[in-house]
Amino acid sequence: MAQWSDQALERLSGAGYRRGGAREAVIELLDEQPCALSALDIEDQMRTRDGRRVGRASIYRVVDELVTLGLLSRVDVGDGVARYEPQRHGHHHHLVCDGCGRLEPFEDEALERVIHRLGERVAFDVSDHDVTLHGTCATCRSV
Amino acid sequence: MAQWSDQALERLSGAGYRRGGAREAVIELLDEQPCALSALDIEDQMRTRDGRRVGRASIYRVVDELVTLGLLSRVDVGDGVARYEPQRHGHHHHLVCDGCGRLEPFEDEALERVIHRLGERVAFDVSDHDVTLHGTCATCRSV
DNA sequence: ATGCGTGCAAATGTTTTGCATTTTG
DNA sequence: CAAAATGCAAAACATTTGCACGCAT
Repeated sequence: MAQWSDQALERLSGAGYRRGGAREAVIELLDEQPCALSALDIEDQMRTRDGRRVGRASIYRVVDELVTLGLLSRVDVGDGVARYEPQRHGHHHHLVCDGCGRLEPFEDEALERVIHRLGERVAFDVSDHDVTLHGTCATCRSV
Repeated sequence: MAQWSDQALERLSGAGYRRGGAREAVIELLDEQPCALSALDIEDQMRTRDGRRVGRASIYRVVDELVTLGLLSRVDVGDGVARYEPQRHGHHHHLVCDGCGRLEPFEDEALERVIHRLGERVAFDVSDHDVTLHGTCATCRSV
């Protein structure tokens, strides 16, 4: 199966970028995630899990490049922290628990269809979209 | 016509809040806006338009109270700045131009229906939602 | 008179930038 | 070798907090 990371690295080199340690490490880590990660999450996981230290600035620079190239999508759920996740083909959206901050992905065909149709009716060239559902998760509700 | 600002002030006093200058000024300003404003936008408009100086902290405190009471909705379009707009009956969503940052509201019945149905199927108690369409506006496209 | 609301200044936390150093092609 | 990538520290942001003072009730 064609991994997102391979695709991303290929596209980067095609776009004239060189291959650097930090860049590869960030891409590899992102490819293995089930849901969006913040820059600080990325830094932590690298240090904790892989024992790799990557400068924070490099992380921000890498995610920025990837977002610009459309390989990564930036997710903002309203808590003041930007999160990033690979832009794969079937993408998902997010459920956010306003109690504990938990993030959970979901997908919905009908939603995508409606948004796609909508994008054709407006005056903008729509290239991407985000949907965030806010609420209370089962755990927080029962407290 | 029942203005949102009257409703908001009434609800605040009902909830035991007192009436203060900053609070009223923020509410009044928000009621007149066509689309979402950031805390700094609010501060600027007050100084520029009304010649009124309001402490930045007060602005943040007021919008926070209003969001908690459900009178204001917080909109986050992914540029690291929180924006706020009155929660009126029929709410809208946002089109963001990634070129110039312009924000434009839109509404769509079908979208609301799909999201409502979706909210009933998930494990969270969904209380609110945001939809953001990213793209390029007509002006930026032609450059 | 009591204590909530306000403004200021300082603290916090995230993201960006400048610059010297290392690495890549 | 030249240019790009990296790491560090400092800067730039938005937002929050602590505190003294004034105003609403």
